[in-house]
Amino acid sequence: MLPYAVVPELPEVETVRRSLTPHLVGHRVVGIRARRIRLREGIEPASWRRRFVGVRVTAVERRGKYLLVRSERAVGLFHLGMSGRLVVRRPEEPQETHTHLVLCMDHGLELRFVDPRRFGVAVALRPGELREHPGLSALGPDPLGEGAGQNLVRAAARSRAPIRSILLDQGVLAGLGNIYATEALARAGISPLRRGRAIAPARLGALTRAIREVLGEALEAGGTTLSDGGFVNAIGGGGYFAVKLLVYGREGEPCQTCGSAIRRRVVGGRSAFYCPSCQR
DNA sequence: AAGCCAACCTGGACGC
DNA sequence: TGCGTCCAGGTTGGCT
Repeated sequence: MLPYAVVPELPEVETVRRSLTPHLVGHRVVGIRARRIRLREGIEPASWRRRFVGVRVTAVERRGKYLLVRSERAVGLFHLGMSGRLVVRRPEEPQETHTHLVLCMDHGLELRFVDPRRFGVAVALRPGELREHPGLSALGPDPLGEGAGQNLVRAAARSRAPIRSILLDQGVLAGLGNIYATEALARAGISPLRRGRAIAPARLGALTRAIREVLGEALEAGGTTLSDGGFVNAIGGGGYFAVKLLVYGREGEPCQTCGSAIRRRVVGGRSAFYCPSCQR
């Protein structure tokens, strides 16, 4: 059961950010096409038009799995959910189904937000509204940045929850999803079922390093897919398929270290995969 | 009060 | 071939 669709986690979102930057920063939005649709946070066509037509994009930023398209007057806040994609296309290219929002840029290309499963977010805010946004304001530190290890140790020390659930808590570390959390635990030799409080700080240090390692590898792989110029798919050939998955989706297969059969358990409503002998 | 779980939604995989 | 059923994921809100 390998992932049949790439669900965007930190490396994928960061790859999208990098790929969009040259197409957006310094350019003006000249038009909006949008349909009113219920996503996790619904798209309001009028608000996108009012806030974004005519503005010049100054930056594309990432916070956890959120993307921010910034200008002086307005901020477009995106979350790709499970199936969301942001792609840059020529106007004559056919629009795929489930395209909910299109930003027409002054250079003639279009930024299209596509999200079949509609777990995503695409809202036009005033810059001042950002700090009130519940999803954004609750985010913990970036796993690749300062304070990640410290925050993980602190959160784990006071939690009886399984470590996999702690890793998926965006308030502890912002940007991990099930696949990279699962793989980082495998690399660190920690069972996803182990309670946070029952893990020694030194092992949490190893876990922090494993998280950085797996995210770094995925990021590097995603980055290489950007160098081909041309028009950018939100998520190219990189992502999960470029990172060697030790356990995710490998129930019943032999562990590459010890040969034991990989197990799958549902933890917090999500599949956790692990080697019962290498991960304790 | 922390932790668990259902709900949201669609398309792909699988079984009959 | 075609239909039905199940399942994946991120996040929130409700329940205990």
